[in-house]
Formats: sequence, C-alpha cells, structure tokens
Amino acid sequence: MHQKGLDHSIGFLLGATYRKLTNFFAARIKDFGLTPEQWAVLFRVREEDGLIQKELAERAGKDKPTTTRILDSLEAKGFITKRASEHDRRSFQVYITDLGRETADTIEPIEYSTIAEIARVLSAEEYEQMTSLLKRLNAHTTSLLEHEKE
Amino acid sequence: MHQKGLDHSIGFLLGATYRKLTNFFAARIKDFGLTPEQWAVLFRVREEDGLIQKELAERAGKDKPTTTRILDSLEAKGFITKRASEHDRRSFQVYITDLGRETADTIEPIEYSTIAEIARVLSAEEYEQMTSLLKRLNAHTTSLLEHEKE
DNA sequence: CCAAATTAGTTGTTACAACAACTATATTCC
DNA sequence: GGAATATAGTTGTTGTAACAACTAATTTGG
Repeated sequence: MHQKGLDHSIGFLLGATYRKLTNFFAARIKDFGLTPEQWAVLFRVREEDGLIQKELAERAGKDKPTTTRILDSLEAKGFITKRASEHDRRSFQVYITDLGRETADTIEPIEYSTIAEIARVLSAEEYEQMTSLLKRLNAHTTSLLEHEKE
Repeated sequence: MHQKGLDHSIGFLLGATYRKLTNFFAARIKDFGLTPEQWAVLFRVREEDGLIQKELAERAGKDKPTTTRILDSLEAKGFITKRASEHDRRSFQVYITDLGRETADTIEPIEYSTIAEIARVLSAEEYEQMTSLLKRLNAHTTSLLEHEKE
C-alpha cells in the first residue's frame, strides 16, 4: 500500500508540478506571443506540414474542441494557415507560415534551456527515469480510460 | 543533453499524464458532486478545521482567486461553511459540514483505490521514486519562480 | 500616532480543458 | 443507391488557473 494523504498522491503532485513548470516556461515565451499549449500545437504543425486537425489533436495530446480553438488563435496571430483538404471536404490541412517557423525556431532552444534549468535537480538517469515512468503511466491510464467507455 | 522533441519534454509529458489521471479520477467521483480540484480543497479543510483561505490555498497548491472560487462552489453545495475570523476582520475561517465530512469519508478510499489502479504499472519502488522526483522538481521550480520575481 | 506599506479576500479577463450537442460530409452495408 | 452510421470540425457551457486590479483591514516605521 502506498503512503496516504494528498501530499503523497501522484495526481496531486503531478498537477502541482505541472502547473509550476508550465508557469515558468510560459513566462519565458510570452513575449513571443505564445502560451505553452499553443507552442505544443505549433511544434506539431512545424514537425509535419499539411496535417489535418484531428491528427494534430492526437499528436499534441489535446481534444478536438481545444485544438480548434488553439488553431484559431495561432491563425489569428499569423503563425499558421488552414486550407480546405482536397480529399475530404470536412477537413482542413494546417500549414505553418514563415512567421510561425521563425517563432518556432526561436522558441525551441528556449524550451530546451528551460528544461535543463528545471531538471538541474535531477541527474541524467533520474530525468530518463522520470520521463519513462511518465510515459508508462500515461499509456496505462489511456488504456484504462478507453476501457471505461464500454 | 536530454533527448529532444516534445515527446521527451517533461512539461509536455507531465501535462498529458496529469490530464489523463485527473479525468480518470473525475469520472469516479463526479456522482458525489465533486471535481478533483474541489476534492483537494475539501481534503485540506477536513484535515484541519478553521483554517483561513490563505492557508488553505497554500496547502491545496492553489492561488487565492482559485481558492475563493472553489470554496464558493463547496459552500454552495453545502460541504463547507465560512465564518468571519474574530482575530482578523479581513479573513474567514473555513469549517467542514457534516455532509462535507461524510462525502470526504466516502471519497478518500476511492482516491486510494484509483491511485492503486493507475499505479499498477509501477512497482512500489517506482511509485516511491516517481513521487520523490516530483517533489524535488516541484520544490526546485517553486524556488526558480520565486527568484524570478526580483 | 498616523501615513505608507502589507495582507486577506474578491472580481474581471483570458486561456485551457472536458463534455455535449450540433452541422456537414463520408462511409458502410443491406 | 439510399438509409443508417461514422467522422471532421465547430460551438456552448462549466470548471480550473493565472494575472491584474481592486476593497477593506492590519501592520510598520518615522
């Protein structure tokens, strides 16, 4: 049995830690006109141009409505454009603009240095362990959630 | 240097994992009229009766406005009551109601079983390692954020 | 002792996230 | 081929979170 109480609950700790990391990173990139969530989506767009929103949503770990709204704000700021897909008139393909690419190129090294700064209290093995445990938890919970819907 | 790309970024993984854990837990407690965030605050109120909002905010890992609004919703649902402090007329002391205590007593074991279910992919040592790494990251980022404000 | 600074709490605004309901197009399968 | 079903995306609503601006009360320091 695990230790009890909120202070030892993974959920509570995960939330508190995530919020702090995010705030720290947000402060570092806000002058470029992006939030961490918008950055995650822009990163995916730059990674592969021409994806449709559904695919972007999956890769960015967001649901469809959230992705719609984040893409709207990225488009309003001129970082991406949407074009109606020729194959499927329900969907849009998303492309990064020159401004979007420049901005992403600027932010990427900031992300890495921010991670390095935050992870300075962890050894390289600990960082590795942390991300691998997170991936495992993530995958397991995803399958629990999918199982739920039956 | 750490592995690059969003899929290996602690921030991204932390956020995605936190959201999934939270959704899973939220589904388990929603019939009791509480969200995970409201549960975290109610837990703290039950832990120590008569705290003022500022103290609750710290213990629940939330800021003041968020705490105000969560307490409002807990009060509207009859889980807590607020009384003006006698010592300091700016502040309110928060008390759990009978209904609040019953509900908290019901939810606590659900929290533990949910954690157990989610953490089934981790060994006891891995769970321990995970929470201790999270606490360390959390503390370090907190100090970075405080340092920021100068 | 009183003006200045601090503190407790609230309110307004913006952004994410989850869910549900909806439109429009595509696919399935009888 | 056409009705039933599924899929892509949008919109509305609720809850959480961060920040800033605010009120009211308290503390500090000349």
